[in-house]
Amino acid sequence: MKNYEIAKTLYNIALYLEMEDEPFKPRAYEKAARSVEALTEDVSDIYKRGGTNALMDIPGVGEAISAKIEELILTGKLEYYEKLKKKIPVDIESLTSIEGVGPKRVKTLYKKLKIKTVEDLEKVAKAGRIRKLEGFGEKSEQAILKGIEFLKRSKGRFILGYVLPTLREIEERLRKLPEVMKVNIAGSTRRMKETIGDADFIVVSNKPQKVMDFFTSMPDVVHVYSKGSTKSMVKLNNGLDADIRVVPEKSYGAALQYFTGNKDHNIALRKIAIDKGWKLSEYGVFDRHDKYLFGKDEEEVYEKLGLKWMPPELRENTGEIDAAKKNKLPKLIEYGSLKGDLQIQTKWTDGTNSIKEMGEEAKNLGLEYIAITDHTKRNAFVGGLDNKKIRQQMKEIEKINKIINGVKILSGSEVDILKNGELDISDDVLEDLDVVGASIHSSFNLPKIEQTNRIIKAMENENVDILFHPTGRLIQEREPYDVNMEKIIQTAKDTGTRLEVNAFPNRLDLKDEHIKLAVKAGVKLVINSDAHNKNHLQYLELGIAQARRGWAEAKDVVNTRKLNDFLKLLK
DNA sequence: GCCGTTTTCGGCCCGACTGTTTTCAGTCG
Repeated sequence: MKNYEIAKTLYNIALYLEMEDEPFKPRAYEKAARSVEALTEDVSDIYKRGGTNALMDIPGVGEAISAKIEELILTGKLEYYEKLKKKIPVDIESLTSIEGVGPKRVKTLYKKLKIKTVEDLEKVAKAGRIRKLEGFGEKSEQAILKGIEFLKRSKGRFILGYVLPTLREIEERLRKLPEVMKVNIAGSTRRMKETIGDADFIVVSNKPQKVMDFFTSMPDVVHVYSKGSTKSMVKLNNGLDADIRVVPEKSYGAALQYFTGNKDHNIALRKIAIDKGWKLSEYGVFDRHDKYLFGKDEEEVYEKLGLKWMPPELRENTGEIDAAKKNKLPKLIEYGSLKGDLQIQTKWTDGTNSIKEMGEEAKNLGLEYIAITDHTKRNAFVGGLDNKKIRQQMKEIEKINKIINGVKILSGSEVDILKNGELDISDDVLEDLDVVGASIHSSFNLPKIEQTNRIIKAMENENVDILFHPTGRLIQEREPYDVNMEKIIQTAKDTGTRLEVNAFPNRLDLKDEHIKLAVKAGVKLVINSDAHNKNHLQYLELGIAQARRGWAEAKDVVNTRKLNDFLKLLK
């Protein structure tokens, strides 16, 4: 049993307990689920190594939950969970993923209207039967329908950061096959788009059939749609569809180019080929007599067409072809070039690791500095820090800096922007912090002008260094706040406030197109992981990817600077 | 059901917002 399956079960138990109005327990199960989800080691390996005692070392897992995990690992089932499900047999996970629908409403909907699935709910809502329920009304009914629509729209696409590790693992497995000479992930994965629809692997091999056999019989494959001599399509156990193509070596570059896309970029490229009297396909570039000209290397394909090769992140047909023609492509910020991470949560609020643990992990990853930015008091839900606690934490950080080498820990805060644009921490405290990020956690639905002015007011506070997750969007979960981004960017320019590129897989906020606007305006960016766990620090890569998709260069991103240069910048 | 810089038992889970209601339940962060 995989970690995410165990975590899912624990999350669902929390939802069921919430339904029953159980106090405290839901939080406990949620916390355990989060910990399990964040582990890099397989829970079943931990169990094999040290039994339930070892399981109890997982934060938030005690006697009762460790026994439940044990049962899950040993039997693949959990009696306790089955009993809960029997009582209210609904697709609780899908139903509660509809915005505005929580466990209590799921219970009411089941009891009154026998609703078990999202489909049931949609039917009943469309028939106008929700509004008649006690506690619901016309607006709730509309909100539910809107929520279902949103859910459907995002269906079928996967958040890149969550599936990338699996895809890379498959790529590595293919690379290790003796029959495989070359392999690359193509498609939107290669372009590092925030969500992907499916995965494409491009392979060069002299024994394609063997590669097909291997690919279609991998343990992660749950369904084989088709299996041919050079092309196969499967469904993976994470729900993602994956295709593989074996191409001749002389077509590898052209195939990689073709399958990387995007579509519009490819069309533009083919037009260029046609203008030269050629034809571009996934097999190469051909002359008017269908004679193969070239196509072995991707770089060659671009250059023979009169274009500089460009990183896949740029290939969206949004000006990159013109820039490549004129040799004016941006020198994109490089992967691995960040020296610091300026948004990190710890055990002091909703993170799961200590300040020191986060520091050590950052050092392992080659970072020179991090800022600890726990939540502030308005976010009481996560135990947000008040003025006094922040001062305490500053002292603690000072102490840790004395015993930790090779990485500098800065004191910071993710200070909450109140509804009126004021901050929930006093200026004299903010002044003493190294790094202050401000962000919104409430009143997401203010009218555009009000929301924009609220954020602008916070940015105008001279202690605020960074605007954290500027639009508040959660990919596939929540729309961004209604803000005037041009005004926010202008204010960033005027006040010298940096805009964050939050690298968390389902945030990526700012997103690529806004990054492009900000870069153009000369606004400085910061790429942060928003880590709530030491394993999250690796998400920085996704933030860099998003910045690259927004044409950002190293000079646009302040945390590419070495510690001393960065500190000077803050003063 | 978990956990211990204040504790091995008793805290933890507060506050805003929305939509439904005339005082509150459900959801969300």
